[in-house]
Amino acid sequence: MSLRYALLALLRVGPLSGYELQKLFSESVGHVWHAPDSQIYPELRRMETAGLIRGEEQTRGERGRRRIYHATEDGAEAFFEWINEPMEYSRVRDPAHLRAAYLESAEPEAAREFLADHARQHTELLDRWQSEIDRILSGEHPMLQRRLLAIPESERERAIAFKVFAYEGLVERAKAEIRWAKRGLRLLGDLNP
Amino acid sequence: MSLRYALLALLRVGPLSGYELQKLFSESVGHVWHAPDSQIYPELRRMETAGLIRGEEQTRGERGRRRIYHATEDGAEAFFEWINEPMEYSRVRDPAHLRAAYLESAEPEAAREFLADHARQHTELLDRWQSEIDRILSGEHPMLQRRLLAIPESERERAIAFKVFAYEGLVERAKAEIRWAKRGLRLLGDLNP
DNA sequence: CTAAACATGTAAAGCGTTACATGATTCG
DNA sequence: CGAATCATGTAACGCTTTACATGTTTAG
Repeated sequence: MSLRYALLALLRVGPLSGYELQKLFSESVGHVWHAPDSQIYPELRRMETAGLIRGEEQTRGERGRRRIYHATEDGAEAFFEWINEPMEYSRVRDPAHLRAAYLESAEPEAAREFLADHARQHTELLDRWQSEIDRILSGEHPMLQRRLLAIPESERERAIAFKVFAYEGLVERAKAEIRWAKRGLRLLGDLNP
Repeated sequence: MSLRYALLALLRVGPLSGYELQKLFSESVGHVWHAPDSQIYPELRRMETAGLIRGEEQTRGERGRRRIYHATEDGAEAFFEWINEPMEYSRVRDPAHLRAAYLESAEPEAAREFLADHARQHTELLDRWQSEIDRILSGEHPMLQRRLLAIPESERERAIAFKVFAYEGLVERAKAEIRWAKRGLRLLGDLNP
């Protein structure tokens, strides 16, 4: 259900075609909630059926067509309901730490690979999120820029502060994962001399 | 697919009935990978069909029955393949941080609730994981005790060190989430005087 | 003219969630 | 004899992944 609200979050700022939405998605909310286009297009159709958005068919050239979506009143309302309602936390289900719990049974080389890979993965994520923060602070973030134009100037600083705060949480978590994986590599070295 | 290997991890230590498995599951691997019994029983059947485990029907009293499962050679092999193979990391999909990214649009009271709840959730997880570490170190952990009896003494210290290490990663992550949520609460206070 | 970008989907399979469903045995 | 524990599932629904599928337009 989160995809729906992630899409509404973009659409509330202004109308977009499915394609534009999908592009903007992957370089904004997509850093927090991945979705491939094969999931976005059908979801847009379902949202339209549900009355949250409305799409208008446009022609492009001779035979080309595209659908421009905008959020309806119901859609805006649904977004605010979602953002204000208490979160439902799902149960723990963590593949990496499940593996880690049985690392003693792995071959040392495989264990080393696992931990090095874990550090690598989270370093990549860290870089992505860190550069999002940089783009937000430098005013280069395309989606945020559009959003800021839609709200009164007095609220802009607040909006920026919250965005940065959200990404900082991810950055801190990634750092914790990297520290942990590196400590694991040292542990491995100590236990397999 | 992880559930399958979590179950094999328990079964490789010795035979267990579905019920025993489910109980031990919830107080060991279940801290890292949640699964309800309605998922465990059918999965055991599928694993049996796949030849990874074998079940023997027992009677209990007059009409009672239960099925005792043990891992087959194929099952043990599948477990080792899994633990030694490179992890596939799934794409980011983080409901809490998605919400956080749009917290500026929430009512201040709802934002405060969200962050307080986030801290609460992760404090609960932290306590669970921390007490798992305590149980591992004090030798009270039932599943680990069984496992330790199945391996040579020389490897026991190593097995304990890895188990603790796995849970420490979760503990550190939970601490990072709590710090973040609390910083968010301070931020909220500053922005909504 | 050809590659890149624009544009939009369908289908099948797997995994997980939630709710429902039922009964036996043992302990106090 | 009643409650707790033992014991095992089914059914329906929804989300995600992956693979497949197809065509148009524009810029160089």
